[in-house]
Amino acid sequence: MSKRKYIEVILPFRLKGTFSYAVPEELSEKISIGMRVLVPFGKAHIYTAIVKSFRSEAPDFELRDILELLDEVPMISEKGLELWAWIAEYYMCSEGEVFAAATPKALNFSSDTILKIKSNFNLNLKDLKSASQALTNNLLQNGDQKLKDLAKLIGARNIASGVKELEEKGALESYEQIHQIYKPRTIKILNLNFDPQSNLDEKVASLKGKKQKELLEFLISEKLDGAKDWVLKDVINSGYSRALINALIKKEMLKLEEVVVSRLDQQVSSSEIPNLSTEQEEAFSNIKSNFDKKPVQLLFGVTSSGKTEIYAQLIKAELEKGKQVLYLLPEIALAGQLQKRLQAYFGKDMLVYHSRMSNPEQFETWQAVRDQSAKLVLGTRSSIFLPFQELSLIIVDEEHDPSYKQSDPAPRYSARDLAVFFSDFYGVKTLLGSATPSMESYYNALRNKYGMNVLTRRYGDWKMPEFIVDNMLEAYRKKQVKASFGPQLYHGIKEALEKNEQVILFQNRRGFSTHILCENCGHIPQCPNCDISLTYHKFTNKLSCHYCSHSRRVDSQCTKCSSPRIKTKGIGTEKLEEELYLLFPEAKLARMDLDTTRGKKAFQKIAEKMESGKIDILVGTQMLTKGFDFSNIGLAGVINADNLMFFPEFRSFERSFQMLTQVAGRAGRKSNKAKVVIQTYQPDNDVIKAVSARKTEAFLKSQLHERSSFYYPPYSRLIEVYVLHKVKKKLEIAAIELRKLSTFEAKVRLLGPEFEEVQRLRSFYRMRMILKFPSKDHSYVKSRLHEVMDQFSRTPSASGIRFNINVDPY
DNA sequence: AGCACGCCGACT
DNA sequence: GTCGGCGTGCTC
Repeated sequence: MSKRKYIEVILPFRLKGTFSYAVPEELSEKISIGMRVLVPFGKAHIYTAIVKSFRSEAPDFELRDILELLDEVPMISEKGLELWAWIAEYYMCSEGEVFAAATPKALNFSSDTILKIKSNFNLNLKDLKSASQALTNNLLQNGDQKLKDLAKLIGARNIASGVKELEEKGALESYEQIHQIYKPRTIKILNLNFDPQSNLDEKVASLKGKKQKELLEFLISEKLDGAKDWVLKDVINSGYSRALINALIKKEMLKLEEVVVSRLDQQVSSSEIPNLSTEQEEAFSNIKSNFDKKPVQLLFGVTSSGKTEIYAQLIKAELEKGKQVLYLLPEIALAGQLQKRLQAYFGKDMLVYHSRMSNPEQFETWQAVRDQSAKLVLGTRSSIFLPFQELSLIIVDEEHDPSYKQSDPAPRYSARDLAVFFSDFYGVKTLLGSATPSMESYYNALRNKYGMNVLTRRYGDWKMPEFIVDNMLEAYRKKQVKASFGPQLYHGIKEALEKNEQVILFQNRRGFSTHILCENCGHIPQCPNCDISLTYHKFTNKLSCHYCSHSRRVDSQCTKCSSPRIKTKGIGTEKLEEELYLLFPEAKLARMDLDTTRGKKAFQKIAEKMESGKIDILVGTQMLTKGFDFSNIGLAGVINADNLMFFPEFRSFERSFQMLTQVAGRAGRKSNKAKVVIQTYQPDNDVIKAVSARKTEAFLKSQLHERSSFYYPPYSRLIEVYVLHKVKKKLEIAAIELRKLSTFEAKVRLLGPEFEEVQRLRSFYRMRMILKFPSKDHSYVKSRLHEVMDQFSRTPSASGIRFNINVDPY
């Protein structure tokens, strides 16, 4: 007889520690660490949890039983659980939050409470409280409902009292319904139910219906021509009704079966990886041999130096050894061309993974990675958690990109840093690639922690573009500015249009104007939830907040003084588009920013239009700078480089350098006289100079010097502690208290807590405290920080305070 | 996460 | 005096 088992499980929330459950005897033989279980938690709900460990004894309180064992094979290995624990510890969050982030939703579902009026219901509505009446009416009218939907409709409090009364009177029952159960996609397949070679005529002749005869003859002839079977839908679409087909099925002449099909977009490989150029070949073999010395390699190659083909060759080499490869990139929407190329090379071995895929798609990809039918995954940061069995290489393309860091919900992890960690943890090779490496990676390469590989020439000898810096201050003084365009940019655009070349213009603000202003009283409409002015969007005629989702109609007159004298201020992409329309009425314009690329295929459509030359001038935000490769761009323009460079963050120069270099990289791929025009009020700024002189390494080195003197990463580590409260005054008091308690050893430097640039965000006031410390003291600082927060939580000022912690912010 | 409890202000 | 708001603490 098997002994009763007790387990510790991880629940997918922000909860410290694990929870214990008892395992019913019939499951105790089958259960093991890493399997998923369904457990009741809290009042009624059911959640998916992961078995983390067994416990030998029951605690001194009654344990609840697990409800179900969901896996026959562990969903995650013990090594994987070890990784989750490491991430939770390192990024200061719960293992549950890691669990939630690391698994597709389809693997990690919960239940809803459904309310149902009992069939023997015979109460007099008038005898009930009003809340119960509302509840009963709704349930009688609409049938069984989810508790949470009703709560939204009637109000949480009403629901609670209504449910209570009705349950007491025996008129209501509730049950838990588990949602998001994964269902494989199926299609219906039609086939002949007899051998088409034998007694054909007899079969057909036995049919009376003319249409039936026609269909059967048609199918038989197709079969004899080699058709295997038919998708039911196709047969219906070709003009034979379902009723007709059903009739033949009933006569047992046709048969219908349901077949499970994949939802995944697996392509057939269609081309070979092109031969590498001499320089590429050299880089390729260098990287390969460098990997024998160091598991992390940096590939530092100018834009369009042909990194993709090098990656492809490296991937091919791993796949031939039966290994798996993960190719990380910042955003999948921007990877159209890359995806097509890799799919052409690797075909069905390759899958794509990102968080915007549907739940079942994510799940099927997860499965394919686990059973190794997917060898190569092209994915965004969350794919770092896929269950690879034979992973041997991770490529982190555009490794400097901030999208690799998850900043909003915990775990605030960096997929790039985890990829580096994996080199040690899983013994994989990690290749970091960029034309503008992050300071951290460059520094690590300089001090030989990573290997360094450099590509200095553009592939196929494409020329570097000509850089022009337009001093806007001077241009204004000489009255040479038309709308947002200085003389260089204006003439550049004109020239490019005349030569039939395309133009891309980069402006880091979407919307029409940054804000609107009443010229009478000076009032600027603000977001009610955030400390920020609302952005005017002309196309939708709305004012919207770019920090929260608030949006409202534009007032025709000032809300303060009722004056109609309202002016738009500051330039967004929308305004730019309008200015271009007035200046270059002949040109075909398009805009690419969050507003125009919301839809699933919007980005692809713009890219296709660009490719086929249906766009002359493309205006856009950040998106333009990422992986947008076209062959006919004669001019890349930056409307205002200054608002990139001057924001109060130690990384602002690094970021603006990266952005400007990437914009510039979009220009002049085939045409040899491509131009890059950067408009600025500070032409002598180091960033501008370094970008236009293409002195990337010199820039990185000078920045390293700066970082070193101000003790910023990579010379120190940072932890940001965000302190939040709805009431400004209470936050200020708490901040003083927190600062008082924050005593650390001298090697830790403290900044703040100070108000953020945007003081209030989504109706919370926010202050930030920064801890700067030597890398080796990471664990000391974290354990001390835990103590400080513990201590703080016991003070009166802690009431209503929320903390968000961001380790290694970037 | 989601729920119950308990404390405050504004109304039948 | 009660309803409803939200902050706090707990869930194996």
